[in-house]
Amino acid sequence: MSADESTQHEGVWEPTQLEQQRLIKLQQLRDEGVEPYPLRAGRTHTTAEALRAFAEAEAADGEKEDGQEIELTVAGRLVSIRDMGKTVFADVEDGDGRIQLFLRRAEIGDEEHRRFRKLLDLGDFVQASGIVFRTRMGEISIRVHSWELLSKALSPLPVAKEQEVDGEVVRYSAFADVEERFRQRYADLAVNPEVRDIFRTRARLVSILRRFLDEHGFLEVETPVMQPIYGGAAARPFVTHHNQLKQDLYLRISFELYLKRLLVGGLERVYEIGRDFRNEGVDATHNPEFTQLEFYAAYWDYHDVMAFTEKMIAYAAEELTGSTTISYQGHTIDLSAPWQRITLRDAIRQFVEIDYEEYPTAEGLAAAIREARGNPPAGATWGKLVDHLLGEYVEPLLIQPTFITQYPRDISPLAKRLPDDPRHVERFEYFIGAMEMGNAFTELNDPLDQLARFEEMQRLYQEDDEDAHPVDADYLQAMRYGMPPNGGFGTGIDRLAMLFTDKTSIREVLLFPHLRVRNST
RNA sequence: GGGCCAUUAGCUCAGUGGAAGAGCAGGUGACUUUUAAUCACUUGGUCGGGGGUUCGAAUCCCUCAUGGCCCA
Repeated sequence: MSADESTQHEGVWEPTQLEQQRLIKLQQLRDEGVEPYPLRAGRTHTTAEALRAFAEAEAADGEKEDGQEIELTVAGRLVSIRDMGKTVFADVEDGDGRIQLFLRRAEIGDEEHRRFRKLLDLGDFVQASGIVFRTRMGEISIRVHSWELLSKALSPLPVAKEQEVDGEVVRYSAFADVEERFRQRYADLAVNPEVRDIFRTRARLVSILRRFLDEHGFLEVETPVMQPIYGGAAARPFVTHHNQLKQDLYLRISFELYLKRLLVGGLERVYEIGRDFRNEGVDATHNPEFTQLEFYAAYWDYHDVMAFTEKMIAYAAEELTGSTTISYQGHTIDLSAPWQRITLRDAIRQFVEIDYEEYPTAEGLAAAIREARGNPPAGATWGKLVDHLLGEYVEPLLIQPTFITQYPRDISPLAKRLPDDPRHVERFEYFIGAMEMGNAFTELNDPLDQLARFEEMQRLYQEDDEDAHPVDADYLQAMRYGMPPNGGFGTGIDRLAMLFTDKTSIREVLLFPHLRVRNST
């Protein structure tokens, strides 16, 4: 490497001592005519297929010593090398699992034997051809007669050593630094197999939900991520700008207003699975971008949505785990329908011993909270105080799946009022494992009432720009054409993924969670 | 936004005012089927950055950065 080339790496890569050693090996491989990054591989079997093929052949051959020989080629990452001298044992891992390679000097030749021992490192991708057999220790392995380097790893992976003891995998020095795991998720995935399983589970969850909705007559749609007016939730948006149109655009905070426009257009059941963006704090259950599932069904009310929700989540559990009973943070949670239903007012009366109906003003309710429990958030509206009581004192107790129903109108501008109680709307949120999982209403379809609510919200949040709801005139136009009565639903895919993978941090179920940019000073 | 805690070798960590360490990984060698292989020798450090106290700081103080947990 010339001096000029090395200066080009400045700030990008300054090889550590370990990396320099690997660079030397790389050069040596090239000097010996070995291409460290060949164009093509020649895998015939995954490791799992190799093990299965051998087990089947063994069963077919019975006790015969000279059964049929299975010749194959596997490929994967070198994750363990045990060098015994004339014999080398090495484990290769691929997407399916791992298998042991057995390399003897007498069988692969002096040169290849030396090359394997001296020029390969943990983390390199290799392929190996040979015959499957069982070692003296009883492990199904490949008696290698030839091997090839597929990709030289220049940086050492943060190695996690492991050992199987009585069927349990015991890990040693696993790559555990939370920040580094997320900053270098590729390394995390490479060395921590259970992390790969989290994302397989997440992908299956999404696929199962999609199938469930498809099978119930829902049409999957895609609506704008960049919106001229944001809405459908109380949250601050991210703002971007279209240069040519000289127009500010908002990244959506929900899909709601677009999906309901589709009901006006005659699409009776629609759903969308996609990314929402909220310009708010980052913590264990909040990431600035997160995945949401929303659906809307014409002629349903929130009772229909509740029945559908408990059926859908129980189905997802059954399909994912084979059971509607799951374990989350030490709790056994039964997701089978029907779930408990309790009104918000009753829940707060029961768990906080405050009947918020007795305190119709923000000042009065705040005083009652102060007397019963402690400090409520300063300057909160009445609706926000009710929300505070729910989040603070009720939510932590809702381990088993629970529908909390009938929310104050103040904090629900898109839901229909209860027929006999204009202060409350037909809305529910559902909770599992002490997490708020989703939100649903009998959707407001009266365009004049909707306009009044928008204006009411603007008055309520006049002094609080952060949660201001802009009036969406086009949405109101859509409603004026006539919107069928409908029930709508939104749920956080990330939180469902947390539930089904037994994680308490949203970052564990996001491949690349939001992290602060690291300051390199 | 506040409180507490953390940041030491590639990884996991010990070291709490007096000579920077261990295991694994890496290097050299030994070893005829091992499996955290083993054995011998060995390389590797801006102790997160900056400032201060002190004869002397990884250690005490201030500050900044990043992260974790809790609270708002």
